[in-house]
Amino acid sequence: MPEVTERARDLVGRLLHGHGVVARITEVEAYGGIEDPASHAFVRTPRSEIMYGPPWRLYVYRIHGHHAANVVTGPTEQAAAVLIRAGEILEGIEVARERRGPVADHALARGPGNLTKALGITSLDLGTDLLDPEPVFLGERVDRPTLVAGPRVGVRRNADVPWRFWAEDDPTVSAYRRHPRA
DNA sequence: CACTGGATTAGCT
DNA sequence: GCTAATCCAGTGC
Repeated sequence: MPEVTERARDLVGRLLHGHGVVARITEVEAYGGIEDPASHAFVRTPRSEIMYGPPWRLYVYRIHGHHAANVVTGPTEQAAAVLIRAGEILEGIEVARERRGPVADHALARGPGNLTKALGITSLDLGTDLLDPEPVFLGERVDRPTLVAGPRVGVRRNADVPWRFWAEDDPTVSAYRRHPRA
């Protein structure tokens, strides 16, 4: 297993701060950069350039009108990253509710697009150093849940690689959907 | 410049 | 389970 899967597993149970809201990360996916056809960094382009740089920086991309947040994990030139797919809101829940509109609390940050919306993360946060106390940064570990692994959601290539990791029986984890053409 | 295809989501059957 | 909305990065000409 590549190092990025270890980084991914380590992120579950840690805090992610986003513009006044704090979430406990409950679901992530590992992307293996230059070795992983499912990764945006499989091809080096202006968009994926950030992932070739130093670790612990934020990679934000837009998809279907939503934002998705990733932690660049390194090593440099490997272009590995971890997609943050879901979390449980622990602080700033009123702000999160306002950003998300009428949904159940356990669904406020369920799914990558919903999580960035609840945490106010946009392309403006691209490149943020996640170890500094900026508007977006990684906090401490608050628990060590039992982890479950499975295939990544919605990817067409490498669709069977089990690099999605989530906290067992956690209601904030998103549903699995296989790519229609995988 | 035109075309393709998503690391998605909500809403409907 | 299925589909539309949606919009931009990447690609090729």
